Amino acid sequence: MTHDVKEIFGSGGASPAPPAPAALAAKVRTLAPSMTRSMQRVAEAVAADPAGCAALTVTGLAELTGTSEATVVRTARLLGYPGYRDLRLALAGLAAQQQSGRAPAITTDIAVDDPIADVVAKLAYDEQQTLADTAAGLDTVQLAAAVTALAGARRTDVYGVGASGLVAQDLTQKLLRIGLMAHAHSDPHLAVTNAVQLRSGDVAIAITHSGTTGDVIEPLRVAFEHGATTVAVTGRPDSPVTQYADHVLTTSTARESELRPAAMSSRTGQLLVVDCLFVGVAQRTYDAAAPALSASYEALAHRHRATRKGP
Amino acid sequence: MTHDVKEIFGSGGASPAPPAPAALAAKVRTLAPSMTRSMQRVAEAVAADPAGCAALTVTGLAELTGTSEATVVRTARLLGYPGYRDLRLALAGLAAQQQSGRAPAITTDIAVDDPIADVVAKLAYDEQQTLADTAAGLDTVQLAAAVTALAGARRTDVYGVGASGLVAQDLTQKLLRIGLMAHAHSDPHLAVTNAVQLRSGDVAIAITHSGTTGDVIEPLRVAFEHGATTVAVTGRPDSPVTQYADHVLTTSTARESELRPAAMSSRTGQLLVVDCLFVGVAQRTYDAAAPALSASYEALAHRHRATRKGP
DNA sequence: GCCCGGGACGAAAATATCTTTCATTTCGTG
DNA sequence: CACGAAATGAAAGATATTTTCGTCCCGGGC
Repeated sequence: MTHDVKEIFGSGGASPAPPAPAALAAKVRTLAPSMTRSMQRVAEAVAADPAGCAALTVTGLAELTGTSEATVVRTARLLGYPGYRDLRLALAGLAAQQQSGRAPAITTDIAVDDPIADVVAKLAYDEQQTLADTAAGLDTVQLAAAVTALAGARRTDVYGVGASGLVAQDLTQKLLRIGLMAHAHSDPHLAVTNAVQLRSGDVAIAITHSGTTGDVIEPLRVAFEHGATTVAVTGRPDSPVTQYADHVLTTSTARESELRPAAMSSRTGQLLVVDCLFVGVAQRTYDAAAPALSASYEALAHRHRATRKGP
Repeated sequence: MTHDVKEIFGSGGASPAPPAPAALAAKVRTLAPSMTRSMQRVAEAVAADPAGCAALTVTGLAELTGTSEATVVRTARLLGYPGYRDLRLALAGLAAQQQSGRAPAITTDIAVDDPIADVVAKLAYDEQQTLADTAAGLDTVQLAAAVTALAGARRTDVYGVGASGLVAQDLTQKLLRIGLMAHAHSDPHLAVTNAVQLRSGDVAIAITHSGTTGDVIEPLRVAFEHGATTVAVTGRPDSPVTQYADHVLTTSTARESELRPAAMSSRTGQLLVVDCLFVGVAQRTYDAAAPALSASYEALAHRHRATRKGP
């Protein structure tokens, strides 16, 4: 299977993704790193005060951010809207949602001297936010396509290193439980070696938050070139890894701080995606999956002691 | 120019009434009687399908209702907005609110025939719930004690098998990053073998949702009996594992269903606890942790490709 | 029955707003 | 230090919105 040259702008097809309603804040955070300085200023202003910005015209927002109309429009496009007009509409929607109780609550970063109770609250809140954002920003078409590919795969390889390696293993464990042939690779050499074996009908999944981890991109590229269906789970939909991905599943990340770097918090969103993949596949292959799930549960029963404490 | 349509009702002032956010439907009903035929058609269309109308331009809405642009604008004015543009913004807000209001319908279990979008929503919701419950139920005194023990530990062993094994590894990875001597064990034999080495001042952490996993209880018991400080992260605060735990950290679990067994969903709460432990320790050992975090980040930099996708 | 005033209504001009184009500037690179 | 590519903004071009103004319709008085 050949793949045509990707267009310079548009980052992998602009139109198929419909604009987001409440996923805007997430989208801003997701795409901000790939934005130019001026665009970031615009995106920032928009994320900081949706209601205020919704009241502004292109010119107004351009002046507020010290940029030009063209830049504002460009930012709107990057965020997935046809133009500023539509971004503005989405902004109004977001403002209304925030108004009606679904407050985004501007939590502060975790500080060194925060009491432990605050740490718990902030972490829980951040992770909830990540889940909500990831869910809102997930492209269900891509997800469905990935599920279909998985459900019919001869075998599935999952690549991930570091924290993402654990996510890869989580996915693998789950898929194995419902009878799929899945394997997680964290050794780059072995991963590439195995990727060569893949062919059409097989699936390769790369998990990397930054989308730039060479150790993960390489096996995915090999799998891609050997005709396997490739999936990328990444926080950066325009990162290198997506070059070799038939389907891109985007995760969202919470604000990062010194005590909680992005590489660590990305896990939450990735796991949600993994769960979605798993449940999706389990649905499609229900007749086979249900008994397999029960069987693996039964097999573990004897490893557990009586429920009650004490002798 | 001297008198506009607006004077029909009291409110003699110019425009003291700010546009309505969600009160739009009510306003339409209130003002409908005082409207002309064409205006009523416009108002009706707007009230019937806010989302649809928000997507239309003046001309579009005029055509849809079989009227003219001027009439549409007049209707917008009558409803209290400066012009159609603002009505449209309010419409978008209303649509967004209605959209989000429909959300709580996801309280049911995941069914085999749920569309993929519902699966995403339900999973995200469940996991958010788990986070909230876990955070609410976490005993901060126990947590603080565990953190203190970790921060001063000579070495730390973490036990977990299956899905919990990944959580154990996650914790280990994090602790290693800030300079602690931590090791995750998923092999029960090796775990026990190593547990024998522990003594007072060391920490052993067992992670098991059911609290009945013998392979994890056993090493914790050995560690406990050798004088190590022991911590249990479990969903069952009265389960056997807590017998040998100095500190018990309780996680909450979402409703389980056939497609989403407890053993799989417990992960979310466990990871929150793990993050809390990590951040807590990082706070206590900040002077050592901060440089260590930066260092591990730098060390990985060369493993990443250039951020931009391009060829 | 016919004429007249007053408001409803829409066509089109006028204006505001958004989008595109293109020349300039900026920045990284060899 | 020059080169080229990307970023940026000014202004032209395209749309959308608002205003203007004339027509049409309705009901009442002569």
